[in-house]
Amino acid sequence: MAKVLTSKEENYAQWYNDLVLKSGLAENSAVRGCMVIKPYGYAIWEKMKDELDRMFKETGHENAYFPLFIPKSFFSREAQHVEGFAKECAVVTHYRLKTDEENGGLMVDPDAKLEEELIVRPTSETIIWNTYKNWVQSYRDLPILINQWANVVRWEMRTRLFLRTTEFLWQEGHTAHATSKEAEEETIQMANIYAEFSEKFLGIPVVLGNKTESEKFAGAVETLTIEQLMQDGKALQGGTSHFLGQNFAKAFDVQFTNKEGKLDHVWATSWGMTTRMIGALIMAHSDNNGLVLPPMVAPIQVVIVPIYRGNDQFPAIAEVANRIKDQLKALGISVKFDDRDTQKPGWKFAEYELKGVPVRLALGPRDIENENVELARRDTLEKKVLPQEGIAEYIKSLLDEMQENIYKKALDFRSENTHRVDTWDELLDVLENKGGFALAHWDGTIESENKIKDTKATIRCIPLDGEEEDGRCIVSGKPSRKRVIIAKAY
RNA sequence: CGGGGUAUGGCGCAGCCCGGUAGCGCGCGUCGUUCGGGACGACGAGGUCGUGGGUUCAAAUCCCGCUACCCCGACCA
Repeated sequence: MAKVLTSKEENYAQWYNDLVLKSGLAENSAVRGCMVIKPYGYAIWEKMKDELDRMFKETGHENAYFPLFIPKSFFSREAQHVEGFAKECAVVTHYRLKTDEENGGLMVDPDAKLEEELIVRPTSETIIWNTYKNWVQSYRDLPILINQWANVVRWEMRTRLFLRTTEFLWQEGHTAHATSKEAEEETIQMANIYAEFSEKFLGIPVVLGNKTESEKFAGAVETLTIEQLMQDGKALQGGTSHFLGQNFAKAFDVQFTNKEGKLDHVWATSWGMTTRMIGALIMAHSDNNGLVLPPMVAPIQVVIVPIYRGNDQFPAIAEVANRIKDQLKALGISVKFDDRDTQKPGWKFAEYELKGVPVRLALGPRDIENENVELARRDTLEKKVLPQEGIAEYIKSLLDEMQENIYKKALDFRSENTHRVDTWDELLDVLENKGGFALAHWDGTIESENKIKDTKATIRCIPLDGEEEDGRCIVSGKPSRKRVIIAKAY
């Protein structure tokens, strides 16, 4: 097969980039750091979006939409928050252009300067809490359980398709509660939803845990994260859920009268997941032939490729293909019959492998004669010839099996690449030679954490389900009760 | 913002040192043969060589300026 991708072994970053471009997910645009998400990439996003949206609604959330622009003054209300985002904001200063009489073309009209600059949202806590202020008077107005699907802009120094773009798509949930306990439960519930979504839907195992003080969201009391391991041994933060305490309620003066008739500030959470998950999907499962998509996220689950010479062979093949297609559709499976005569079968095989279509059926004169069909599965690249009879039911259970197999493979990979380390030298050995997650004891101090950061790796999280044990911090030697995950990250 | 690099048909590149007819692969179009793992042949279309200036009889090539993009660091979902 002609080589269109750089291999993972040769250059992982290049492989990733080639794959995104060649499989038609996205490409760079004329705007620095901003990508064009192409139809195939967007179809994957829509699948993710539909599933998450369903999960949110099932847990009582509603969608709403807040403005793209946020007045600059809103940002300075919460001290931690402004510090976290100030360095990466796009700012609107004018509202009009005019013809440039001297140099031709257009210029910003200096007379159209805004009284107060508008920030293109990097996240919406501020505008939302400014709005919630008007919505909440009594405990009877709570909780507010809202999610928004939106684009946000963060002016990052360096960008990479899906993994870090200046503009990206995401959902952000913002909830308001009467009690701390309720808000904390919401924080955990949403983190669990992300974990379940990642594992069951995307087939990517996660470690759910707390961020350290220095890594948590700007303005949060506590940040929960799901950490995923990519095939090159680097970690990726897959989604975060924040307990915001009363920080934003205080900053935006959101108070309510509780059951006891006393005035109190509202308790808050926020949580988000982004188009970055498409990058995670690629880096968790794909191979040197292209994408490997878990069936649940695949826009096309089955493709049927006809093989024939001369137009007289085609009608009989098309008839069988359409019959199988209808049977699959009846079982809720998305299927495409690629009857284009402009591309050859070999070309199509390679193309659908590149696009990660889970199951490929080939139908040729031989199969028509024997009432068979050739089936190839993307995850293992196995091919076999099967009877046409009952093929749809076979594929339905095969798709389930593949979903499970892809997850299992990623889980095994993570197990093989998770190392318990008890000394500083062991940590360095993992970071420099092995990659993956290092499980190590840490004393909980910022000093030790900074020492770890000098290695370019960071504490990814303090796992929620980590077992209690006696240990000593690998930096300071002080006692510790729990291991944390240390890894280099995207 | 510090360090390095690149800019030539749609894409990837060569040509530049040593100035003199702009070339290759892929892709694209037409026709024919093909079609069970990215087919082959013939013919054809497509580039004011990033941009502004300078040197020269002559500049993709030499000199000066500018711009954009890419890679490596600091920042980050």
